[in-house]
Amino acid sequence: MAVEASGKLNVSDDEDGPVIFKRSNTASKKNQLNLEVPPSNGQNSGVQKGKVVQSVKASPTKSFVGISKASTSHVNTSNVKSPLANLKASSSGDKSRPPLEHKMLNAVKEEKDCIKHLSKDNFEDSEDEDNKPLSARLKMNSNHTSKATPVVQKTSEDSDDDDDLPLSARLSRNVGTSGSKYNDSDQKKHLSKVQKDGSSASIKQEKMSTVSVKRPLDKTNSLHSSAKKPKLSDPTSSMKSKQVSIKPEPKVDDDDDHIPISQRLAKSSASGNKSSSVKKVVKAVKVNKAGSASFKKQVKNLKKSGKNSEYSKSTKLLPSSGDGQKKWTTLVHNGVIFPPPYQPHGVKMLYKGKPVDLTPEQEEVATMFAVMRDTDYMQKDRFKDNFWSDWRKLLGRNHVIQNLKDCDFTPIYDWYQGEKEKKKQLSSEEKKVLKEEKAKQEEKYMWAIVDGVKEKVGNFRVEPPGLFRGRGEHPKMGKLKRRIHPSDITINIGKDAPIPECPIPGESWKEIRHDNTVTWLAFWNDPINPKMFKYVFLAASSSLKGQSDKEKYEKARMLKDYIGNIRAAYTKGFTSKDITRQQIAVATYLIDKLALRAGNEKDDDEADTVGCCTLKVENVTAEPPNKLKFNFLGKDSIRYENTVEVELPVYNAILKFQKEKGPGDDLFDQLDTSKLNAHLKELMPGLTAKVFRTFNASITLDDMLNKETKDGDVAEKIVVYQIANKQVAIICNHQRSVSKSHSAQMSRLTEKIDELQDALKELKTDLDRARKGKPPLKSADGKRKKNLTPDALEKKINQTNAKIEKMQRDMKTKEDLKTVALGTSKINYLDPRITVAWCKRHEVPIEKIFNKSLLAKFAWAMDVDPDFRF
DNA sequence: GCACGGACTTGCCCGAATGGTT
DNA sequence: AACCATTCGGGCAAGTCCGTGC
Repeated sequence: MAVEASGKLNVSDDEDGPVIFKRSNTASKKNQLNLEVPPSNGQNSGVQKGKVVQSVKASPTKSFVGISKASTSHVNTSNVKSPLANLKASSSGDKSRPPLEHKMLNAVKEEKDCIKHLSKDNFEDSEDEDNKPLSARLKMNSNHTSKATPVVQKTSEDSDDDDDLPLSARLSRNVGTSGSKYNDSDQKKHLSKVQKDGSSASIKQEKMSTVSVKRPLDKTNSLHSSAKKPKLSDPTSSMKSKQVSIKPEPKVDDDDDHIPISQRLAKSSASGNKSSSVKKVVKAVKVNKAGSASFKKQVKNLKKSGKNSEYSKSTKLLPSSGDGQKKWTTLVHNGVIFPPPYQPHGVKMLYKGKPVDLTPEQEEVATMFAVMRDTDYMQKDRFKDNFWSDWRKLLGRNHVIQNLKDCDFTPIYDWYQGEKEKKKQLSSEEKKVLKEEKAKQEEKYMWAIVDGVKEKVGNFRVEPPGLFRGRGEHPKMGKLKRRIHPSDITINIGKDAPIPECPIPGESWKEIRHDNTVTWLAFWNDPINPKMFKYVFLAASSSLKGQSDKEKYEKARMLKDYIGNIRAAYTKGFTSKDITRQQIAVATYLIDKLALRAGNEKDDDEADTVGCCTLKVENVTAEPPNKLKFNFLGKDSIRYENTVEVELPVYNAILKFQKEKGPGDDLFDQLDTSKLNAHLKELMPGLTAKVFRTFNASITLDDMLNKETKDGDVAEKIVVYQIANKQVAIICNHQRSVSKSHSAQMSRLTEKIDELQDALKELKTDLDRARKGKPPLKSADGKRKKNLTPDALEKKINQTNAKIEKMQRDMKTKEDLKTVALGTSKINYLDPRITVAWCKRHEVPIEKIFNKSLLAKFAWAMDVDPDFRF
């Protein structure tokens, strides 16, 4: 954590005032984020423009419990940075606050573009609507909403807002309404199927885990959401208000750029802007309840501040907005650290039973192979073949070793195991020393100074050589990933910054660049696939990353305003006579409904996996009357297996796309991701396929949290969160392999339950006897038991029962989650503001949900208004 | 409009650290 | 304190999507 503060921080909460951060030495550790004191970066002497401020990503860790009333008091997390930095000056000793590059999400601009687009589009009705772009028909549909609900009528309960919900969420809302085909139990059934199938032992090997329902099926008509009026004409909709707020001037947001967050929050909500997010974060503004006069003064001051001011902002452009916009102004860092050179061990492997002499280079590669003995890769011929072919190049044609089959790496393997064991046996003192030594060596590489702010670097360690471990059936698995040298590495750094010293004497960097349109600090070509690059980026906790994260979620939120129309549009496309259009419609439907990935084309030298656009005929099986069974390997060769009920037109369209094709042919032969995304961009500015995943994940969380959270204790609320989290993970097909010890753990639990049940029986017998005034029987081990009263025995029985029930619940949860990975969605798909706001509303300490690194990563979200909804 | 280079996000796994239990 | 399960966080592979140039 990039916090340089020797004291602990305390979040203090004035009665109804702002939350401010105070230093407190007595603050109990419990509610404090453990703020580390990073060793000062001795490299700062070359700081450009002189100012260095610690980027404090750590969120205030005071739980929201104490500040949840703070619907009016917003903790500006970014504020946190500066006060902290101010508490103790950073290494430069300068307490001033640097400009933080807070580009604004130019959603507004984009929306403006979109409006332009929509209005210039041709919306006239024609005989054949299929000839119109979906975007055009979209508008039309929304103006004739009844047309867009061909399948099932919406019930009166369906509110306009339904469009904002994921299909799955809307399902439950429809439960019990007439015409609802699927009910809650269906949903549960689907979910439980996941669990059941997931228990198959082959999961790990085959990645065959079955995720039955990514998004529980809902009534088909919910897709249409036809009742929803186009937001464009809805005066109360946020979109409308956003549009209204769009001014022709390019600097739409300037007015409140410098307004403290709390003020702007109030402002934005007053203006009907749904977004409580802050476009620009002003650091170190102590939010106080000062009157508007002083507030205005503050704003004025901020506005006055020029380019060099600590409040000045850098570019506001979105990364996606094209022509090389600036990501930073000054950038200082120390380059990358290399793995240590190879230390030959001299242990001789055997060839045809005889020891073989190897050069250090040959031995190094042999060792890489030897130590992989216990992995699944050793069962794969491709791995061994690739290894052999690369190793043989090192050995040379005339080497005594002529084939891999006769190689015995056991001596090296044993040596390695011994080394591992030695390391394990080190005393904790010794381990600590080693760790500190390593940290000391790495310290200088851990930080970069971006526009005067000290930020953590993500992956400053150059990847060591090794054997390539591709996932799934990767054609290149086992190939030698050669060592990377300074001459492979391009460094990106500020023009005025000192060029990092090359850490390997006598060698030098490949190239030095000063490109401030990109965020990488260094890159090298991937030795396995030289067309690809390996980048060194800033850590997730950095402002740069935080900013784009926020933009991602803002874009997904924007989709909420468009989703109704988009669904109406693709529904129309299902029956289009234009095959491309029809395929686009069906693909968009699948991406929306099932949260599928886009599915880019892949090279032959990659594992054979697919996404939506690259689905093969064989990946989808039609099951009459209207079910589709999906079965394919997706990203990371994780199997996606799901049978879903779809709208009949979709079902028929799929049948049509499959007609006269072989199993390996493309289902969507007219489609690729660029066409699909180009189309999506017509519907909403910046819209791409992956936005649907973010949208669906976040809206599901938001909806489930808000529906399911009941009054109760914190533990119960956390369970609600975990259930929602799990639901999202299932939707996104985030899987994990079953832990090796899973079955052992389960049987241990079963054993314990059995023991408890035996004890229960005994207690019941004793109770019977006690009621009859008889003493208890001797226990199984022959010991005499205390003579308890019936009341005491009853109490014990109840306790035991409760214990058994809890253990059974735990077991079930464990089994349920054994193949579900919750982390991925938390890190990548769930808008943290949903979580933070929910925590504030329900007095759940945020630390119960976000760990230290998530708190740092989501620092930008911590000040969200408790009323925030996705 | 397409191929390709390039930049960035997403995703699973595994070893280390942490935390709970006996 | 030893043991075991869980969580954390790094590692790096594998995606998405953009821009460019032909």
